[in-house]
Amino acid sequence: MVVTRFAPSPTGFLHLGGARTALFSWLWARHNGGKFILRIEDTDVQRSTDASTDQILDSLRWLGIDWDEGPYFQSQRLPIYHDHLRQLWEKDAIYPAFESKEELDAARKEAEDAKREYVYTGTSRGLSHAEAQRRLDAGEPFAWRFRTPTEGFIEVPETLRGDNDVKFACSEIGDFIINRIGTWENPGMPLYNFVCTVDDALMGVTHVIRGEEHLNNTPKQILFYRALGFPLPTFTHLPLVLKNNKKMSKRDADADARFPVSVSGRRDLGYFPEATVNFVAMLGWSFPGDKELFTVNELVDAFVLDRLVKSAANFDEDKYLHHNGWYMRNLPLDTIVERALPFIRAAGLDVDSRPAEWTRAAIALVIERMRLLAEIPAAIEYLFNEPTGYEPKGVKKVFGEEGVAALLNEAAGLLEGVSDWRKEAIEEPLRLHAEARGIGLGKIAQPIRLAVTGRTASPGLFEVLELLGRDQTIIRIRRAAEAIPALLAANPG
RNA sequence: GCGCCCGUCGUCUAGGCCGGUCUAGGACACCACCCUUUCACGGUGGUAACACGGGUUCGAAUCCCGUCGGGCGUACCA
Repeated sequence: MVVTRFAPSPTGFLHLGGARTALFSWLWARHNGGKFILRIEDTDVQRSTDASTDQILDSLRWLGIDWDEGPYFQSQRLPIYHDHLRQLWEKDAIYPAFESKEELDAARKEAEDAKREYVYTGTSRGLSHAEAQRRLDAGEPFAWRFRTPTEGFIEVPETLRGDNDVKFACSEIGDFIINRIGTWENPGMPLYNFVCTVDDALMGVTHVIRGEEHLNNTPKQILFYRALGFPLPTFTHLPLVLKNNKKMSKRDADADARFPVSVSGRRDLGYFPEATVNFVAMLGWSFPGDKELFTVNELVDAFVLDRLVKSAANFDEDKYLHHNGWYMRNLPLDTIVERALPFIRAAGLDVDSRPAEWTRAAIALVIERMRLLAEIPAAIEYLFNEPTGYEPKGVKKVFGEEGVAALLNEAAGLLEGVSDWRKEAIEEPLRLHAEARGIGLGKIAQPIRLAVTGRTASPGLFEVLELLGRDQTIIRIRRAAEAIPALLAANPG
């Protein structure tokens, strides 16, 4: 059975790159009818928070990514790790290093200054097992290190890069550290490479799918797999998600309010989970042919690891927006209405005093012009409130036409005579009037549009008027006609 | 610096393993036109790419080498 996992560290929100990693792991499990595990990598107690865990879980649920097991918390699995560490010590695969942090920092700095790569060269490796154990028993602080072979290479079998193309020299890996400093009685918290390996192995993970930034960690993990006698999973390293050619990182925070890097930030702007999943899946994965719009179920069907791309992908905001706009137009209207309501209320529009059918029609009217839910309130605002002003460029261009005020009053008079207030019945007299005067419909429609909405652009005018109601329509038209001389005086030429 | 990864239109990508069918296809963005009461949607068309240099070959985007460029890593973070 295929078993995958997503293993975030709870040190912030779930960002879009992480969401993609989670999605691909989840898709692979679902595609194969396998199991998807959620594991929280909270061994760094300094940085981990419960709030972060909650937010990550929330974001995953919002995206529709569910898990079959977990969430497991590594901070609760310490005995397991220490047990395996003791096994490794008995086999002498690891050894305790007694150097202090200060000594190590100095050694690293020295290597840096000499422009060499830092590799641990402490003397603890040479201690006899018995001698080391004596110091352990005496309570000396130490950290475990891996007894890495001094020569040879570690090959990293990799889905996208081949079985033996990626390899690391042991001499450059060195005797890396396994856990934070501690004592025999009070062992220090183990570090990422170790807990990750132990958990993946113990949880039966068959496919490790993670970001490419972990490629360098993999040889160390392979060393653990071997020492512990665990079979190797299949490793797949996803190309990075870039933003402006830099790795998209949660450490960048949501710097630009329009383009949050967090999943929750996108949700709050009115991006859809459907669009997010679809768009993010196209970053580094493709389907043969030209298909780019996928439902989650289609993704589950189509997703295979060998269609993954090797090169990093830049996050294109325009395309994301476009996808979102597509879902805006193609998701069921009731879904959109339901999701739009909170945004409309938050904008202070009194939507709840309106009939549900009216609201539905109002939203339907603007939907194909919208790309984000957050854009909706501004797009329907004039249906609730009279315009507080008129677009300056419209005042100049539309209200500036000869005889517009008179035309508006004529239109108002015509509309007063419309008994059946439906868009067809509204359109007819206006269209006839335009013909009679020998002018295009636009010559009448544009001034009315500006008078009624305050803007030069809106959905179909007659639909807008229908929703607005006859009284409001006529009041606004007459009011505008009256205001035109003053408006033009204030905005000459 | 060192290690690792990557390199097709501005961006996401197809094609590359199995060289000719690629005068390099699609999508987003952009431009023009059509539709039209405005905006948008939709439709049609257009601009635009195989990083560079060698090699192998009758023939290379596709295979090999080098160069250059970009990214990631280089923690008692994950």
